[in-house]
Amino acid sequence: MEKENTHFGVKEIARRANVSIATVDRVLHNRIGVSEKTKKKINEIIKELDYQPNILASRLASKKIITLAIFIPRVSAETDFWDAPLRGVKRAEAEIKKYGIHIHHFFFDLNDKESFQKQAKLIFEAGVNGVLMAPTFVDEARQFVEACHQEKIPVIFIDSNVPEQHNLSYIGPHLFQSGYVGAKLLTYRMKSDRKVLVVNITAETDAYSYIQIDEGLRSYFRDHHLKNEIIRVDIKDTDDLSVARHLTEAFHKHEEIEAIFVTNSRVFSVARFLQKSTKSNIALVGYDFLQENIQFLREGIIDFLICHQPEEQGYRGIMALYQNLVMSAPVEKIHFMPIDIVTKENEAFYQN
Amino acid sequence: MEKENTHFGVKEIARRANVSIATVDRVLHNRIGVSEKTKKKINEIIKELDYQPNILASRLASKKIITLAIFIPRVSAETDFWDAPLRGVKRAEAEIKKYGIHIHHFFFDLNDKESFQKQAKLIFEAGVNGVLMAPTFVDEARQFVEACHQEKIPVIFIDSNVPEQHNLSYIGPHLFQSGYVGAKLLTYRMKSDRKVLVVNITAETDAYSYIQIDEGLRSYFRDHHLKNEIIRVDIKDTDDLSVARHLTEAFHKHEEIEAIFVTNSRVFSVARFLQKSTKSNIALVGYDFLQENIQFLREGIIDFLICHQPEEQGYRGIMALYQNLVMSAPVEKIHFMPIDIVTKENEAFYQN
DNA sequence: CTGAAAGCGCTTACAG
DNA sequence: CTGAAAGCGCTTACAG
Repeated sequence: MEKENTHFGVKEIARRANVSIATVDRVLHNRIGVSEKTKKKINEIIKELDYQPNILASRLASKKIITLAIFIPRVSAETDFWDAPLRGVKRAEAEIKKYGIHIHHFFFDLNDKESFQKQAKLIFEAGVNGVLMAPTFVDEARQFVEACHQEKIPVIFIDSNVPEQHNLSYIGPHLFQSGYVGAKLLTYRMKSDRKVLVVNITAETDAYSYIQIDEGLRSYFRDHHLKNEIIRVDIKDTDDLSVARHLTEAFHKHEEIEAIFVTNSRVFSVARFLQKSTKSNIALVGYDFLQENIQFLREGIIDFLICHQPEEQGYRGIMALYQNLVMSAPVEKIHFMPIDIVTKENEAFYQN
Repeated sequence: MEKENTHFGVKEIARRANVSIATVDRVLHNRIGVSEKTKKKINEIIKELDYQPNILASRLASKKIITLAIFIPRVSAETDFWDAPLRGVKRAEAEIKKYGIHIHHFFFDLNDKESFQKQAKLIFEAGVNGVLMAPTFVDEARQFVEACHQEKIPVIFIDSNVPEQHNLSYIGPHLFQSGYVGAKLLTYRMKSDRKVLVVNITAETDAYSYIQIDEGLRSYFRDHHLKNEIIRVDIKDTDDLSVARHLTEAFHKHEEIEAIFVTNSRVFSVARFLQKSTKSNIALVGYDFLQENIQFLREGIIDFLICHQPEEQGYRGIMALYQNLVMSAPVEKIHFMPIDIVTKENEAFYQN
């Protein structure tokens, strides 16, 4: 069987317009040096034929390489959460690098705002064509996106969003709703009147995203007329010792704590504390499919993990930039990831 | 910036082997008409250079079109479950049809074994290059796969598996574990000693897959030393009336039923019954992200839906065939899908 | 402002 | 058993 030839190409357009294919190419890519008249004629024919460019041929012939930047926190000894998006990025890279797409990696330190700004500057100097980033430091991210926007460099956010910016897209969780789901999961093991502890372990002070999670959680309790007292503990020093100290204090003050919700992936740190202090009957819910978390999930110390497919976020982010830059494909401004519920029973088949 | 040229192509291989690129091409595709000696030499160079073919160029130059068959149940008035895999197939098709991949659709009737065999015959006569299918009728599927295997036509199963066949791959749930997860979800709302009703609504008599789900469910109760009596009802006539009749009977016989598990997507049918008979305090868990099921989930009549991303199964199945046929990429024999837990709270963001 | 020609890395008849 | 040449549908210098 042979390929049928229902699709028209540049050659046919050129023939109908009585011009050369070079001129058609110029119009196709909005390059200068074509008279308005020919341009108009060619555009009409393009529309008439519903011309679809052959990306295969285009990428094959093109000598241009497209450079993308991935700009996320460095994997640290404390948490390797950001390894997942990176895996997704690499998976995307493997698929498209033959087609002239290169990806440069830029990492910043979650505990160091300056490292973010330094890397942001480097990205700018590198002259990339698009950026996939985690807007962890909100104000700095805003500035960076604005600068990119001036240069017409598309930027996609993952993991958390900064609304009302000139970013091409956001790919990540609906944080409010994810807190809402977390609250539901918490309640499965709870008696009606005991206290709930919300633990927020992060050096970040803006903490824009944690507020949304917290609000989602509280909304659930309100919507269901649950009267449990909700206590909040903020822990700025993210090491185990500091976490243990804060938790010990909280348990001293509040005897009736029977459920803990950790607002990010550092739930393993709380699990370690619970394991050591042999507090067994406490419901524990947190975020993210990290190796350490899974271990505690298996042991029954963590009850549920909420996950937002970080690997997929990285993969989709790169692919969206690629589609947008190479094929001028439209990209939806917000793409919410599923709110996945991972338990001991289904973790084996979870696809990060 | 220009593409760098680190990758070697057929030209370089030909140069090093002192042959023409046509001969290299012959070796690359295991075509006949090359002396053992040249073949060996070329293969050595291919290995040495770690040659990676440029699929872009390959598909562009090739005149061959590849035809795939999708072979699944027809969407019926009773259930539109199979629309999801079909959407995935169409999404894959949209991505790869420009590259000479065509997909033919073959549907059979879930209540009619003969329709399966008739379509199977048609697929064979159509001379397709690969098949993505649901092996709903186990024995017939076995025969079909064997026949395809003789003709070296790769076959991929989705949704349910038939083990030990000559299929290229299975992409779908681990049914035992999915029943196990279902049991866990059931127990959230249960008092300790009441009865559990397992409802199996299907015209299919082999019911190979339902057995595995059932076993998973019972295992959970055993593993957790739960003494609840588990009653099983099989309903061959899949209409609402028949379902209502069987359930009424079950509730008469067993007063203490407080949880129902439906082994497939027809949980909406049970939900309708519960809604009408105003039995409110019964936990209900079933399968699949159908519009009707979601409605009952929102209303709180269904507590949980277990889902296996049927759309993704269709998409991946086609892409795996494509990778295998076009780039001779290896395909894993079994790919288990995640066991997703969908609730009222997270359904809005679920990606089928 | 426009066109002729070479080339991207393959595949495919065709000729020998 | 092997090779020279055309061509897939584009892009890219280069020349005018």
